[in-house]
Amino acid sequence: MPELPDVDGFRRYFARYAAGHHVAAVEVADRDLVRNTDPQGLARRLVGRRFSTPRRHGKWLIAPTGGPELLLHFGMTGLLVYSARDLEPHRHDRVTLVLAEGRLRYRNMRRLGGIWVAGSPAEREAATGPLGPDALEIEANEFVQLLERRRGGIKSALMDQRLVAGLGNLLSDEILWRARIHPRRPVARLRRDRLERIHDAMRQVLRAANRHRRVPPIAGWLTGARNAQDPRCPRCGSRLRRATVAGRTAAWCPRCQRR
DNA sequence: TTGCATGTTCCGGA
DNA sequence: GTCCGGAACATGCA
Repeated sequence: MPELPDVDGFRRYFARYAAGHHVAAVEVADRDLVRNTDPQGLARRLVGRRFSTPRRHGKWLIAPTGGPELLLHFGMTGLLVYSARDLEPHRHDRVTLVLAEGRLRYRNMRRLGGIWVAGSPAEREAATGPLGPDALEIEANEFVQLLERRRGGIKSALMDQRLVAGLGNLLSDEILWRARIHPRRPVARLRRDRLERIHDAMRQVLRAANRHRRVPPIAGWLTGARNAQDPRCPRCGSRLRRATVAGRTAAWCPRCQRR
């Protein structure tokens, strides 16, 4: 699931159910998903703490407590599930935050991603690795400046979390489709006005996707067309192309997005 | 059984 | 130093 809009949904979900609440206990069903400490260490650092307002940077959810921060990454299949009562856990519930009023579960089928605790910005950066500015926050000028130094293809640049944080495979394709730029287009051959157009498309796509808490697979979106039996461009009706670009399956319209 | 899936990381090579 | 592709990680589904 998770790209930026999904994680932003989790941020709001966390804010609703966990912010302002004290941690009574932490239950770890899969200790491998607690990445930089063990279950005892996680409990020792969190129990008794109270979560304040969470924030998001790229695909990371950061939950401060006044003491250490809890860092969550959702990989490709992670999500949060709250329940007021102690229901039977789902088989993919890896870590449960037991709050005084209910339980917030970190569920993750494929076990990519995980949970970290950080007591300082240095510890946080050790977990997240270098991250560029958040894709929803970055202004056009800075976006253009970052890309102007970049070689290689545009799709690979958009997906690089060190450059801009938050974009994954579906979002990158959606943005490039909306901006009418071929995913393999070398960044060096994109003029400033084209980069600005990509930035604009990025903002529009992210704002709309955030309202859906996902990249919506609906009419008028590439994501709503790319997995059809006979995938067609929602704008011009051309047959969509599929190929591996920057290590992932890209979808684009050969008519709207010329090389 | 095989290929593919919205994540990141690491390695080798250009 | 940059960038890319491929493999690895892990699990389930078509």
